[in-house]
Amino acid sequence: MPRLPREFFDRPATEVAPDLLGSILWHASPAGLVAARLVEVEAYRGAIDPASHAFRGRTARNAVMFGPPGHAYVYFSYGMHYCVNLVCEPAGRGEAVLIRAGAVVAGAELARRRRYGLPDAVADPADGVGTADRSGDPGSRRGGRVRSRDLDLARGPGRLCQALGIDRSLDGADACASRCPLGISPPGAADRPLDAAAITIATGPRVGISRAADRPWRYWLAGDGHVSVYRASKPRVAGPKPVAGRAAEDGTMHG
DNA sequence: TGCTCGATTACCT
DNA sequence: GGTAATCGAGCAA
Repeated sequence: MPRLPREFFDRPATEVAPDLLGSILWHASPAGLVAARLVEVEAYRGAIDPASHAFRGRTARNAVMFGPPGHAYVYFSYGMHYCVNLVCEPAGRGEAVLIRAGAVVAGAELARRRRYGLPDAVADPADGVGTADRSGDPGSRRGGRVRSRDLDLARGPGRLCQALGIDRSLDGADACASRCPLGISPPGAADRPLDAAAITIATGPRVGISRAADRPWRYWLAGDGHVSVYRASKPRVAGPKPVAGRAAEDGTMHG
């Protein structure tokens, strides 16, 4: 698989982000390969972006963000999820693009096992492989919506990392290095060729942040069902609730 | 040393 | 449409 060159990432995150849409992020783990075509990303711009993890300077957690471009910055969120970024700009800038959602284009079965723990994930390899998968009901929880569950495989940053098997052990992985198990390839490398003229890139405010929420640094493929749902930052409810004057609650938009 | 809250998700009403 | 789950980074004291 060809990889995007390091120079691709040696630009402002706001330039890299839209160009990443349609490219293929993949992880070749011992368990197998899972690849996703990126449909939604967000740019975070380091020292000039209050919403960025790098805004307050370099720490042990975000050190990778201040390293060379093309490396993966993986962080642990809400005590249970991982999110993956790709570092942009030359070392020292702290810019990165958060990968928010993708469409699984290879290794879907492994991705399903990671996300939903299908029966064949725990079945003894000794007995027939495949039968459990075939007979198992992937959508049993709510009455069998298999199609929507496949749409959910990598919809959202935490889900995408789970589907691809990305965790902190990949923090700092060099996606541009030929032997790295984590890689990113240009559009059409694994999927069908992408007609650049046929895609429409939409932009809007980033999801779930409270600071710099006005900057339209979220990019997604318009109309793609694999894009996550927009949610504004949860307003802080501290003590007595405000008596009057509700803040504007615009920003309701859906991908 | 303790506390708050988050670049989230799944499940409930 | 609301909220529990869950933990560590960052900040206050």
